Amino acid sequence: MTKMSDVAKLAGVSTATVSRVLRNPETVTKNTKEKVLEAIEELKYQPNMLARHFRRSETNTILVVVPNIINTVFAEIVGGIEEEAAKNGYRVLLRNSNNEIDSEYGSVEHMKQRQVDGMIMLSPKLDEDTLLDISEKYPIVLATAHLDGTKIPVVSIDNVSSSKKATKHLLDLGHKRIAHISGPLYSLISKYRFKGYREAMKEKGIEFDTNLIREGEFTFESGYEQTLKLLDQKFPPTAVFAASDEMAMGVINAAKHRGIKVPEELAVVGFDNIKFSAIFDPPLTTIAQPKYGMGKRAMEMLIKRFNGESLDQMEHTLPDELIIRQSCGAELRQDLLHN
Amino acid sequence: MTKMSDVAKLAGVSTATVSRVLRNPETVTKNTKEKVLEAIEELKYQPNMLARHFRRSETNTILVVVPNIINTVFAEIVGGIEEEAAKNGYRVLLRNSNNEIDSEYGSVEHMKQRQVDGMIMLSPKLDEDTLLDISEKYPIVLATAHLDGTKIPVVSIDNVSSSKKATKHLLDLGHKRIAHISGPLYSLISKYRFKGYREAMKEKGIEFDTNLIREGEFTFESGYEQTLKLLDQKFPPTAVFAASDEMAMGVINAAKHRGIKVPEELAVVGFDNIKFSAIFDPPLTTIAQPKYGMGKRAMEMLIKRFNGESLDQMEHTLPDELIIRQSCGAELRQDLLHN
DNA sequence: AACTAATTTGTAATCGATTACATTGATGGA
DNA sequence: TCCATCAATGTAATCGATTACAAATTAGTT
Repeated sequence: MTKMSDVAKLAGVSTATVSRVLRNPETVTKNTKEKVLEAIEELKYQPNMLARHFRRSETNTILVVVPNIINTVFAEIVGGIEEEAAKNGYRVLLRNSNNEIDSEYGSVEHMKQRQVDGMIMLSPKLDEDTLLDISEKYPIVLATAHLDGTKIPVVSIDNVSSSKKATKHLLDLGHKRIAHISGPLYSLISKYRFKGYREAMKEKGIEFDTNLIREGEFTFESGYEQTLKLLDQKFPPTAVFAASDEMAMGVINAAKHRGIKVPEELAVVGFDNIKFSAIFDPPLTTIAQPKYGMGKRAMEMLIKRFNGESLDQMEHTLPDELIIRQSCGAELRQDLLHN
Repeated sequence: MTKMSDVAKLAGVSTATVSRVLRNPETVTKNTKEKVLEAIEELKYQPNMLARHFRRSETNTILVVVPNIINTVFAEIVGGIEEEAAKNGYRVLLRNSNNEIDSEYGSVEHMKQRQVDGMIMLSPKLDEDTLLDISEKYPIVLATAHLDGTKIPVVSIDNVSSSKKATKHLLDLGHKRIAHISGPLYSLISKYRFKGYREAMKEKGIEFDTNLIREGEFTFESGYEQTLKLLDQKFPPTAVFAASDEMAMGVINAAKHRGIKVPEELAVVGFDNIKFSAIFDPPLTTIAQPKYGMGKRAMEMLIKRFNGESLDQMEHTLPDELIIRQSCGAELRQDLLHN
């Protein structure tokens, strides 16, 4: 491995000058710069990054902590992060937390040891105080998390208003007995989506009915099981708003299993707009999160923190969109929608 | 940041001894070891990893190059890699190549500069000679690639025999006009899956019909479009074997679009067994790749290379499995299968 | 006890790029 | 011409852990 001193010798300058050519070219004469660049070319010199990282104690690497990379929502966000990171010369270290809080702590330690320059956590399980504490000392950005009026940089959609919108859509279609299958309620996201549902129902003057509420785990299986329970009740719902597309698929398959037609006999709305939602039968009506864009934005914010720029806002709320497809039965009720 | 010399001073020993306690505890007296550990505890000392990496010129990091992390197949493999890596103290750097060959070159450069200890490439686009060249000098493992009798460590299923099995399954169900929608044919995987199809057809004595062959891109959309073309022919197929589940979903939706019933009028078999295949309507009959296991195995092999252990075999062929669900219509033809 | 061999610990060089500070040289004004 | 100022370059310390080698200590043998 040729090193900087080899280049310096060949070019007839000091290592300091070589280093300057590489990092602050404007402080070097055009003439010497050329000599050095020629030497670099000739020797095919490439700087030893480990030495550089050590000396400058920075790594050009960020850590992304994901509950589970197999989940398409997270995979897409990671895709956005990766693209933006690569564009700016950063590398992405990936860590599956498996939803274990200890693993999240481990990742934080990793950053404290300065093995990475900063980190992005998706749907963290750590409590707000801990996160705030970390955020004060280290560059961290959260995504898919929602913390009211916090000092921690967060990228998210507005989970309350979006699920309110989804629920209202079902209300507009004439439904009154709308069930909600939430995510696990220890998660803030789940709570906010639940809240949006309740607000929409309340505004329409429909009394809250606990029989129509079920806690799922964002998974297909949980959506399936909870739906069977909902359908087995004396007064089953005519519509279901599920807090994730995967669960919505579970809802639909459970209905099919019971011989109930979607959307004719049961309208379904999901959340996330994952890729397979459009392919599913019937295609899912859902709230689209700009997953790729969220990843990109999170990385942009992190870079701003690296550069010491102040973040004009801490909460970056990206736009969501209600995508109307067939699972909600809107096509059957054009009359109701346009009044 | 407290450093090793601080610990040494407090414990009344030299930094060399502290270093030994950390890395070769067996060469140090029980007594001094305790002193040092106490000092470490007291100062809450954590070694500076950047310094260590620099000095030892190793990083405990591996690079995983993925064509696209959003693809569930790759995401699952990465999941397996990550788990095994974490278990062995390695970190995973993720890079999307976006299927661009230049990006793959860039990743190789990254390894050559020793910024990572080794790398795993999923479905590489680089040609075999280049890969062989790299493999001779650096620790690299390929996954989801298939190179006949090569010296490069590879983890894969047997794509030929598995698609032969899939095709035979359709033949056993009585089909003769079986179409194949392949992946892009520049990819070796696609070629092998195509080969398996041809072999099965040939063994059954069915003449090869180019009208039943279509080249797709592994995507839903390509499966959909190619199916429409297949169905528009004078003698459309009665069955389709698609080289990926996503394409198989495209096949089914295209059939539905044309009012053709699956599996009654068109039997479909896919490949990969992605998560959503089981949820799809009808659930896909498909070849299951042990995606998680492939990632795990790839990482195990890489670690063996790090440790200088010789790899007993270069090609690790993991078992695949034909998962029979509804899309192939096997249920309708129990009589044929069990004769 | 005397000596060798083996074990434990210490000293100091080392990895290679960066950068504070020193030096040299050039430019310009009086 | 002489001195002050500024730009360009060089010298050498530095980052912190590791490790080759040296020194010191202990154990083992006769």
